[in-house]
Amino acid sequence: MAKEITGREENYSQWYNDIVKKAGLAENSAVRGCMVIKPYGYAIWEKMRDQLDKMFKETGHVNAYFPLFVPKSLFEAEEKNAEGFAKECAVVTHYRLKNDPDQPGKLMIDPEAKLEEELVVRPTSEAIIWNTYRDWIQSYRDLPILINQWANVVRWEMRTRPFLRTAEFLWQEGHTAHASKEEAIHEARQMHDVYATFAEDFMAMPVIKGFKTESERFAGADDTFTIEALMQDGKALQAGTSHFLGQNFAKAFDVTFSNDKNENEYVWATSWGVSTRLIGGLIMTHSDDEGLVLPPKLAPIQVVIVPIPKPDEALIEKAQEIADSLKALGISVKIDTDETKRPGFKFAEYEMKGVPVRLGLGKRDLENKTIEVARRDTKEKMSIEIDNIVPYVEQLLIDIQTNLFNRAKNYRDNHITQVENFDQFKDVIENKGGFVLAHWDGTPETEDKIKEETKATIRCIPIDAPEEHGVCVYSGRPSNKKVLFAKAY
RNA sequence: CGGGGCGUAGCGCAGUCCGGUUAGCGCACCUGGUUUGGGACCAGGGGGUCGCAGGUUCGAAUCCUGCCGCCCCGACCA
Repeated sequence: MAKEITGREENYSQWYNDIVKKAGLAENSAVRGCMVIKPYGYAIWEKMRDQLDKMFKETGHVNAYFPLFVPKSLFEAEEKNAEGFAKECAVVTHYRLKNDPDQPGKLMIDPEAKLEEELVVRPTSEAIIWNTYRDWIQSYRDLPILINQWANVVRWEMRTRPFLRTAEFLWQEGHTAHASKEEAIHEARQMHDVYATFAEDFMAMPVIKGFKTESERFAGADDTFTIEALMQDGKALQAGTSHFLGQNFAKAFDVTFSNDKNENEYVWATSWGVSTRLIGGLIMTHSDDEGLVLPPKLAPIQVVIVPIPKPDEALIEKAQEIADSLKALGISVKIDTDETKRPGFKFAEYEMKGVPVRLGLGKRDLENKTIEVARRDTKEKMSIEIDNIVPYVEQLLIDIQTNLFNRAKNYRDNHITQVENFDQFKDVIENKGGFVLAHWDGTPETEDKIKEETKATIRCIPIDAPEEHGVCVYSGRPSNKKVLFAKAY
């Protein structure tokens, strides 16, 4: 029994915090709103990062690194972008401290060391990057530029939650430059697809692909593509966005190129990002009241072998043999050789940490030539012939990955509700939760009103939303497609 | 920034209203022993400027004043 995790029914928010803490993913730090990502949590991020990085490279991108600081004058160049982020910027104003003459042992900001120009700690890097691209781009032959960076950014949010919203977070941001609008849109959509594939195939987290409405769009974008996932409490999570930036940044930073007719044109841009927020999504998609549940493809430890009742030479030897065979197939295995903890404790511990497969190997097993297999997703246990264990586990990991996706997708699909009027709308948002598909008249005013009255926002206009004539659930005005609403993180 | 709550051992808390021996409990930790197929048990032990600074008092974790920090709920947001 997981005696330390708050149940989801009892307090979902507390459940989430308990998992983050008890599974050893992260903890609060001395800095308001900033978390310490612990080794196990960071290992998950590394798995995500490695896979995404591979996918970016397969689509022709390269990595680079730009500065953490953005001079205020550059930051404010693209007005909408600046305005959108202004309220949450950390700003560096001085570059030196000195001893405080009034308080021995204390430091104070040295007023002599005020910066000529304040530096904004990047909340996103379009400004510094496009200021750089101006110097890199002269001709259409310099295009496209397909760069990604792995970085930290800072957004001084008022309320923070581990992984879901922290003042500093880790992410990747792709920033591409193109000679044509079509090519830039194609790029933005391609990365949108990459994110969806990553979410579904690796995180086993089903997502809905769509466009953001104007009011939900990235500040400075002409179009924002999003992937939206559904969490177990019925709230939506924006899991990744890809933006078509038009020529907004090229105009703000005067980035032009000569086309093949020797005419000067502004460069077309995209940017796209996913962050450590994905870990929050991963937790809330699969985990249960016993702890974290990880999809095998992202689990730092895929298989743990627990010697029962405690490690001895014969058990370790057999465990090592199995581990070696599994490792040869690219499966990550840990043998728990800790002699100070009993098996029951270890079982609970690995369940808490979401290890997909646990093998219990005891003396009785050695005699019977069997081994106990426990899968984390269903909590089933079975006894398997030890000679067949390697192919069995190999297949089981695939099955668990599939099962997690199907389970999440079932839940998600059962929580997409089509409604025809506002009473239904409110009822579903209030009582059932999840996504609501409803007609919308296309105006920001209606969007605002609905948000005010229900807390639900338009998560996206689904990319595959069929044309169907109807009337807006709120205003009664005509609409030609249904859009996706939900309360969101 | 509004509304609530809280700072006492690494963690979680009691004690504070109504001041008074040596500040206590659970978990964790250390030592020894017995255990061991789902979070073992017994015995012993170590660990505290009671958030900080003043004040009242013979005496302050407890009362007063000021400050600092954190958490939760809202507005803002990936």
